[in-house]
Amino acid sequence: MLEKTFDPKAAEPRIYDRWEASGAFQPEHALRRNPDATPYCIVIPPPNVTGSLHVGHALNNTLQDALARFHRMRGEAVLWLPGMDHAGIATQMVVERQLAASGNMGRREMGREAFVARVWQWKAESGGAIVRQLRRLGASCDWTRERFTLDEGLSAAVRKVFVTLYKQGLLYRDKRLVNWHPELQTALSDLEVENVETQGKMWRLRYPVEGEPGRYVVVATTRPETMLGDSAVAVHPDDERYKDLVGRAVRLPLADRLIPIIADDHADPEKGTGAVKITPAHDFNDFRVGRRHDLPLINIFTPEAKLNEVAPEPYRGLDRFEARRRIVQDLEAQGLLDGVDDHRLAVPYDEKSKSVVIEPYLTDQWYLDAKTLAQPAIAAVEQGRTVFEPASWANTYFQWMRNIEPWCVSRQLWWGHRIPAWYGPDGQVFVEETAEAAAEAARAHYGEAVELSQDEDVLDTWFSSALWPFSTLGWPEQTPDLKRFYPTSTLVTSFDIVFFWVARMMMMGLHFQGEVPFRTVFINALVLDEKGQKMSKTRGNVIDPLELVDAYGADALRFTLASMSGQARSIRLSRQRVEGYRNFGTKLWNAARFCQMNECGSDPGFDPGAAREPVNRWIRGEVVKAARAVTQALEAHAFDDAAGALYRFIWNTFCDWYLELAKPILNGEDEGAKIETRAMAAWALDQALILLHPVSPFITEALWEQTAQYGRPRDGLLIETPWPDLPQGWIDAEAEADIGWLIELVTEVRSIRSEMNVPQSARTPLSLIGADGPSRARLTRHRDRLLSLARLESVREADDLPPGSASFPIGAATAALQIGAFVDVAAERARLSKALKQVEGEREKIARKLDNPDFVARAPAEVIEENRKRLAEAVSDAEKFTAALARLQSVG
RNA sequence: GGGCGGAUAGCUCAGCGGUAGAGCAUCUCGUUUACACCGAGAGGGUCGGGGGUUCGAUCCCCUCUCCGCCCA
Repeated sequence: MLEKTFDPKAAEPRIYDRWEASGAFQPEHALRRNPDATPYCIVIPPPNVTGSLHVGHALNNTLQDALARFHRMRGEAVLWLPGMDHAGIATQMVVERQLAASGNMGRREMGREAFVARVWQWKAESGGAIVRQLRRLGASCDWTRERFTLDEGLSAAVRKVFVTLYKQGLLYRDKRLVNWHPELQTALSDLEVENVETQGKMWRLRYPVEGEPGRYVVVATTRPETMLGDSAVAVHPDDERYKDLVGRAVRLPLADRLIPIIADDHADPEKGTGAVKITPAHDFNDFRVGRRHDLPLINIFTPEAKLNEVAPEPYRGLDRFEARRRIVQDLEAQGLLDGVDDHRLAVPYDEKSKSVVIEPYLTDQWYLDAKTLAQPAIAAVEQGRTVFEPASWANTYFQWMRNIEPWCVSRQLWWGHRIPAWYGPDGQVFVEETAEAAAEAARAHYGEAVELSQDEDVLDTWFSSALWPFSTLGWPEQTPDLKRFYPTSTLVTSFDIVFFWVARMMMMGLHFQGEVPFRTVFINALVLDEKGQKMSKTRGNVIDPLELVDAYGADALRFTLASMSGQARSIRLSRQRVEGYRNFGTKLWNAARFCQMNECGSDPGFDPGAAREPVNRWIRGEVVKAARAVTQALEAHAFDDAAGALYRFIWNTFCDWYLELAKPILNGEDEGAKIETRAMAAWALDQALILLHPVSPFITEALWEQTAQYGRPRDGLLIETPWPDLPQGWIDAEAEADIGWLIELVTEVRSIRSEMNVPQSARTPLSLIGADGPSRARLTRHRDRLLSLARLESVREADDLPPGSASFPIGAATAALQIGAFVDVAAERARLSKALKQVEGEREKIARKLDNPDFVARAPAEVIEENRKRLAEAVSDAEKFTAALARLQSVG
C-alpha cells in the first residue's frame, strides 16, 4: 500500500542510482535494442568548474533533461553529454585568494608549474560541485562521457584548431589596444567588459597655441590624466572656428611637448568646444584617429595602470586616479583649467567583479579573424540550417555577427591552454601542436637547433568552449560518436551567452566540421525573483534551487520551471508556485493510491479499444488527446504547454471526473463493468505516468514501480518505457457527448445547490422535462453516477416543472431540481432573472451579427453556421428561463 | 543613439482575427473511507491610451505613454 504522500528525500537518490545503473543514460542502451535508432544529441552548456547550481542552471538543465527523456522514450539513441569548463580567470582567482587567505606564498613566488598543480589539486577536491548537484535534479546525462575543457583530448583539439587557424592566416599576433585588467594584468575580450553609466565630470583644458601667446584651444575630456599621452588635437575639417589652426601646433601643458592640430571627422563641432585631444595609446577611438594620421602611440601607463617613465617626473609611479587629481590641480594652478562640468559617462568595468575599471592598453596579443569566420556562420542561420527558438534571437545573433571585431584570444593567466607558439632567439614565431614540431620547424628555419621559448600566455576559456560540440565527441579523432552525433540536435542555453558561446561555436563548428554544430538553438528565459529582479549575491535575493528540492522535491521544482518557461524572456520564481506543483504531485500520488486500493492493475489481455462502458470509452479518448497535446508540445519545445496539458489531464480530467465517475462502478454490482474499469483506470494512470515522466521523473518512476502490485509486472524502468502512439480512433464522439452531458448536468446541479444554500447532506429529486431519446437514455444509463455526484435522491422524467424546484436548461430539455423546503422563491427568481438576462444579452449580440448583411456575405460559412447554432441555443434557453419564471410567478 | 521584448482578473502569466482563460490569492459551503498538499461553488477584466485595416480586433498596421533587457 502506498504511503499518503510521496517522500522525495528518501526516494530520489535511490531512483537516480537505479537509472544510472540501468545504463539508460547511455545511447548504447537504445542502440542495443535498435542499431538504427535515430541519434539525438544535446551537449550541456558546460558550467564553470568553480560554479554551484543556481536556478538558471536548474531551468536550463530541466529543459534539457525533459528533451533527453522524451526522445529516449521515443526509442532514439540519446546522448546528453555533460561536462565543465575550466573558467580561466574565475578559477585562478579562487585559488589565488585561497593562497592569500591561508598565508601561503603567492602565485608568482610559487612559479607556474607549482601553481597550476595547485589549481588541479583544488579542482580534484572542491571543483565541480555542480555535477553532483545536477544529479539531484535528475539530470540523465551520460556521465561515462563527461568531459572537461582542460582534459587531454580537448586540449589536443584546442592546439590543432589554433595551429590550423594560424596557418590559414586567420589567427595572428598584433599590437593593438586591448581591454586591460590592471589588477589581474591580463587582456579581456570586448564581451568581458561591462560599461556602467556613471556620473562623472568633463574637464575643459586649455592648450596654448604655439606661436600665438594668449590663444588657447580648449579641449574637453573625461580622463584628464591621459593628456600626458596626447599626440594631437583634432578639429572637424569644416569647422570655421579652427580653420586657421589646422597644421599648426599646441604646446601640451605639463609634458611640454608640441603636438599638431589635425583635421578629422572624429571631432564633432556640436560637442563641447569642437576640439578634442587625441590619445592613441589610451582610447579606442583615438587609436583609429592615430592610425589615420600616423600619430605616435605614447603609452604612459605601466601594466598596473600607474604612470610610467614616459610621464614627467612628478607623476611617475602615481596610480591613474591619483594622477588625475594631481594633473587637474596643476593645470588649474597654471590657469589652464577652463572649467569642469558634471557629465554622465559609461565607465568600463570588468564584468566579473564589476569593481575594477578596465584600461585600454597597448599590448601584443593573439587575435582571431572573427570577421572571416563569421560569414559562413551568418549564412547558416540565414538559410535556416540552424534555427533559433524563439526566432527573434536570430536578430540578436545577426546584429552582433555582422559587426564583429577581431577576437582577442590570449590571456595573461596560467590556468588554461597554453598557447602553442614558440619563439626563436630573434623573436621568430613557430606555431605548432607540440614542442617537438616547433623545434623541428625552427631547425628548418635556422638550419640548426636553437633554444625556443614558449609563449607565456593561455587562451580565453571560450576558445575551448567554442569547440565543445565536436571536441567532446572526440575530435580531432574521427570517432564513432563524432560521426553519429555531429551535428548535435538541440542546444538549450540562456541568451546572455549567445555572443560568448553560441556564435563562437557556430564559427568553429562550420570551419572545422563543415557543418553547423546544432540544428536548433533553444534560448531559455532568465529566472528572476518573485519581484522581477535579477538574482544576485549582492542583492541577497538568490533562491537556492537545492533548497527548493529539499523542501518540495526535484519534480516540483522541475514542473514549476517547465510550466513557467513560455516564450517570455524572463520568469519569476516563487516558492508558492513550487509548493502548488508539489501538491500536484501529491494529487497524482493519491490517485494512484486510490487505484491501488481498488485493485486496479494492468491486465495483459486488456484492450482499451474494446472498452464498453461510456465512462471508459470517454477517458480513453481523453488520454489520446492528452498524449497528443504533450507530444506536440515537447516536439515544439513548448514546455509550458506540455506542463499545462499534463496538469489539466491528471487533475481536472482524471482525478476530478474519471475517478469520481468510476467510483459508483467500482462499488457496484456489475462485475464486467468493474473489471473493465479497473483495467482502464490502471491503463490511464500508466499513460499519465509515462507522459509526465520527462518533466517529473522521480515521482513517476516511483509510482511505476509501486503500482505494479496488481496485474502484470513491469517490463523495466519507466525511463526506458516506450512513448505512447495511440490510435486516433480511440477518441469516441458518442462517449464524449454522453459524458459531456453528464458533467454539465452534475455541474449545474452543484451550482444551484450551492447558490440556493441547499445543505450538503440533503438529497434532492431531479426531473427532466421535454427530454429527447438520447437524453432519456443517458438519464437511465448514468443513474448511479448522477445520484452520487449530484447528490440526488432520485431521477425521473416529468411532463411539467414540479413545484418547489429550481430549473435550468440542459441540451434540448429542462432539468428541475426539486429542492422543496430549501427553495427560496425570491432567490430563485433572482437567479433565473440573472441567467435570463445573460442569455438574452448573448442572443441579442449574435442576432445583431447575423442581421448584418456584410457579415453574412463575407464571413466564412462555418462561422455563420456556428453563430446560427449559438443563436438557436440562446433562444431556446431564454424560453426555458422565461417559462420557469412565469411558473414561479404563478406559484409565488 | 540603434535593436529586441513587455503592458490581459488582486498577483504571476497563457491566448494572438470569430463565445476573454489558467494557476495562485479572495469569499461561501464541506468529517461523501485516494488526497485538507483535499472537495464543491462563487465573485473578479471597456485585454495600457488614441487612430486605422476588416463583416468582425485582446490578436494585424500606425502612433503615443510607461516598464525591462541587449548593443553602441
